[in-house]
Amino acid sequence: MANKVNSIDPLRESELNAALELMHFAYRSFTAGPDRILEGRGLQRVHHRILYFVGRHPGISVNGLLAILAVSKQALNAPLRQLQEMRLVDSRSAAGDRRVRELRLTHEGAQLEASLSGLQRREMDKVFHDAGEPAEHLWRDVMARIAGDVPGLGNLE
Amino acid sequence: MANKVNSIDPLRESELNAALELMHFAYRSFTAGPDRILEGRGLQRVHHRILYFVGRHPGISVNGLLAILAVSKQALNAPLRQLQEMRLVDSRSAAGDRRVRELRLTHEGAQLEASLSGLQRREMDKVFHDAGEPAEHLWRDVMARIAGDVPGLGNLE
DNA sequence: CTGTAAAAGTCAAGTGTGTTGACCTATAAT
DNA sequence: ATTATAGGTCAACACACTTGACTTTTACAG
Repeated sequence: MANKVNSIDPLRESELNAALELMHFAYRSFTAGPDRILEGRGLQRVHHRILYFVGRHPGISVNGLLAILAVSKQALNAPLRQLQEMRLVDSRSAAGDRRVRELRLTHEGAQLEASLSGLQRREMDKVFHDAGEPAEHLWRDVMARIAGDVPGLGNLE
Repeated sequence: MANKVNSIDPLRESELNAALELMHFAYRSFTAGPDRILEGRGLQRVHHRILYFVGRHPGISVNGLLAILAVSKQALNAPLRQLQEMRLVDSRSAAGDRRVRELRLTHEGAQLEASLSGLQRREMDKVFHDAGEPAEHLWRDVMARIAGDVPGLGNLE
């Protein structure tokens, strides 16, 4: 009487389990490259996330960044300050409202960001090239469905 | 003279950036469900990973689990002990070599594992159903290429 | 002008998840 | 008997987070 609702085809379950594992291992492999570069600079994963989103949204406010990253203000504070001290991120008051800081990558920050995300872009480019154009398109579709509605993610297609 | 090697088509770069973000947000959304269930039991992400891999590989040794999870023995120790104390994981000496422990889920452990991974399987099942059969197949292909060679991942197709 | 609210920054304490190093027991293999 | 392997545990530490409390600066509405 235990299994009544969960009567899923065991073959289908194996296929879905493979999908769960792919999610886990692909993500792990995906972040391994940048992590090695960051380590050499004494930086961590947070710093890459900050650099990436500031790079993609120049002039973003601290609150805007907070919303995308979905972390607390205090969690962002220390690493963001560190990036500013290292002259990788620039912060200045907005013209219209001087309470909000507009965040931008410095030239050096943009270079580091390019080397971090560049690794990932080249890897994805190679994978998509090897897998073929339909694979790229459908992969994106599936991933967008998994991600669901995310604030800060440009709702593609 | 700075940009010489990295002369990538900016349009292509945007597409690849979208892929990087999808990786980030899809993974986040993917783990959010189980995390809520775990929280109710006072457990965390590690515990799900352990339950999952022990469930998929009944009788696995501690070293085998260590290799799949790619963490230190000490990092595994505490949460694994906790799962044993909660009677979710069973550990007994192997017949052939009494040094190695064979890990298995208890009935209750299997139930919890099913509720955690079941959430993810149902989500993936729905996404694949909505995206279509070719999407599922090609998604798997792309993810396997990203993951690369992983010890413990059944080299599918 | 004044009170309230919003944006940002900071300190403190606590938690979870990982690391290395050191050390122990039990068992197996030579 | 010695050495290697599988496992378990303690201590110290690092990092990424959390919540709570508080401050400063600026904007805005009465």
